[in-house]
Amino acid sequence: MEARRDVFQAIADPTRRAIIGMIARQPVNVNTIAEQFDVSRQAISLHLKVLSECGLLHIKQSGRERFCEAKLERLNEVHEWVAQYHKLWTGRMKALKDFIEQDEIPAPSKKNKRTTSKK
Amino acid sequence: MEARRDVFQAIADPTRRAIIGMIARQPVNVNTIAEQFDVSRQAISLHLKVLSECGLLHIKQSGRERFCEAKLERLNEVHEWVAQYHKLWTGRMKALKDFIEQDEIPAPSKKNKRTTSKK
DNA sequence: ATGATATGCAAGTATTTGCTTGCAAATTTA
DNA sequence: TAAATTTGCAAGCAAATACTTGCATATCAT
Repeated sequence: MEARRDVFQAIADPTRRAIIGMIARQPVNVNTIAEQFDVSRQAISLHLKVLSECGLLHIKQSGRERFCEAKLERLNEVHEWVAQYHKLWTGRMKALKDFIEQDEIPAPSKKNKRTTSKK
Repeated sequence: MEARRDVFQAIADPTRRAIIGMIARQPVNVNTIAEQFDVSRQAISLHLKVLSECGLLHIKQSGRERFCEAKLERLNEVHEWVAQYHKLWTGRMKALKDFIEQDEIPAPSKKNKRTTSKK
């Protein structure tokens, strides 16, 4: 039973990320997508289902074909999650973080490390 | 056998994302992390192992304790992957994308749809 | 109509996950 | 030194994944 089905889970699979890359700019039909990979058409179909279920893609039926259109806005959840940390590992925030973790005053005086350093 | 072990895979699990949130600003030892969750300490230990194996966290031994320190820079891979699409779903790029997909000239003249529109 | 094309659904399988419980090892503390 | 604390490792398990192959169903082109 498909339990979790969120965007993070969806993009965890490299094949699914590749699929998103394929349809990011314009809709592509199922078979065309499947032809790009070594796995069976069915396998791709399942990946499309996962992407579809978490809203990352939309399917537009056109006759007997189905065009998969990317819904990139859904990546916003990931974007925001990463962005909150991005501030921490870049720029001033990173300097502050390093300063705190270093647990040492970076003053131009002599070193004053704590005695916690093990062997 | 642990096959894939990349950052995308690592952050796919909500518990692991929560762990990252806990240690993002300062290192925390294993038991303290485990106490925050309903699962067993072992389960958390496994999550920490996954995070560690993909470089998202670093363990600093301190006596019998182990402090987990987040290595947020590793999220850069995710950040960049999402960023490339971020441009597409926001701002001018999005307008361009929509324009292309719409397959129609948005001129103030009369509609001029192609004949491809299926029923 | 017929055959070819584009897909979905179902069943079956091998792997991978996420957890648990039990036990061992290293480190502190009393 | 003995008891308590902090973890890791190993074995076992159920559920979720990622794939396959086979078959059924629309649609399109002849």
